[in-house]
Amino acid sequence: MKIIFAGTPQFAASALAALHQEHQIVAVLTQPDRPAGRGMQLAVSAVKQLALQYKLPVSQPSTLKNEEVQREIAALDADVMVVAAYGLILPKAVLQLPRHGCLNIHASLLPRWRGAAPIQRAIQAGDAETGITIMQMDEGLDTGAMLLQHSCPIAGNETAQTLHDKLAIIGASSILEALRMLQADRLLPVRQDDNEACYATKLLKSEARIDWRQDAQLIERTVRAFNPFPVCYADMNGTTIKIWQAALCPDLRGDPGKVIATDKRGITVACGTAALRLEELQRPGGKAQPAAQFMQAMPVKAGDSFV
RNA sequence: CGCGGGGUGGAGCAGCUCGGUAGCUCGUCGGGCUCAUAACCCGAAGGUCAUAGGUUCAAAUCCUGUCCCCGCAA
Repeated sequence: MKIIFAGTPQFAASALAALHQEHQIVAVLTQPDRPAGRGMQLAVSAVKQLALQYKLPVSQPSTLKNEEVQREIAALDADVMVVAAYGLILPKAVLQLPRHGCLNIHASLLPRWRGAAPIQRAIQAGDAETGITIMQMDEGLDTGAMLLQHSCPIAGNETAQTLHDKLAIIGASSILEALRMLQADRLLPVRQDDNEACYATKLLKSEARIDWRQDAQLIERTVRAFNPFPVCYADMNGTTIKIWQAALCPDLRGDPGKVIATDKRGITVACGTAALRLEELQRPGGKAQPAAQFMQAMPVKAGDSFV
């Protein structure tokens, strides 16, 4: 089929790679290059990099709302548009352009976790499983009819990175499966039950600061949900320390933020309920490292406090 | 040219301000001690101080270029 692909980060690039094997990609839409990162270098999206590698035509409009862009898309005469973590709103006029409309690859089991950060929010909430939903896009935020779902268990040590990688693979195979069914006219749209819906709001930097008064289990899940971005952190002696990995110590307690004990396995810190053993940490200018090595560079002892 | 920190035995760091013998913790290897240990004691190996120049009697240390890593901000 003739496909227009729209997406931006790595998650979308995985899907593009799969689609490229079986279908004709007539255009790739991705967000404009923006200054980002250290030195504010112009950054090229993961999707654009892959599209260039495949020598596919790339278009980077800053909006899809003007008619000129819409005419260009119409001229492609595509059968379907596949959207994955694109980051731009598709107006109704665009949703209707391709023969079969626009399909979205969403990283959750809709209607649960509509929105921007479904992978991270599922981990943070302690969900036992999540998955991929292929849906027919409509004007709402991830509200369209569901066409296909595949679930994926969330492991106890799952991070946003590991879950992202798993879902990217499932998402890629799912969209291929959905397109095959579309061609065979075997897709059955299922309406979402709005009463079951919840929203995965964007991750805020301010959420990454650890609130030691919270339940240790919630903090531990947040540490995993925010790894590798934006990464949970706390301050000690005026130094900001990132927490990359922590383990729950259900039987310990103390004043929230206070270090209960230190040993080679980690730094044990009291939380609102129970305690957390910090196992992988990073200080400014340094790399993330196991607690034992971290403490050689920055001595931490029982009685010290995190803020 | 967004701001800033850093590259020193296998790992993590100190030393640099004020040039002059390469230091600490851990690991490794050998030996000792112990019922036992992520324990302790004794000893040993292991470093072109990122890289290329410059200044100097003398550079890890001061100056300049290059490469690489990281924090903030976006």
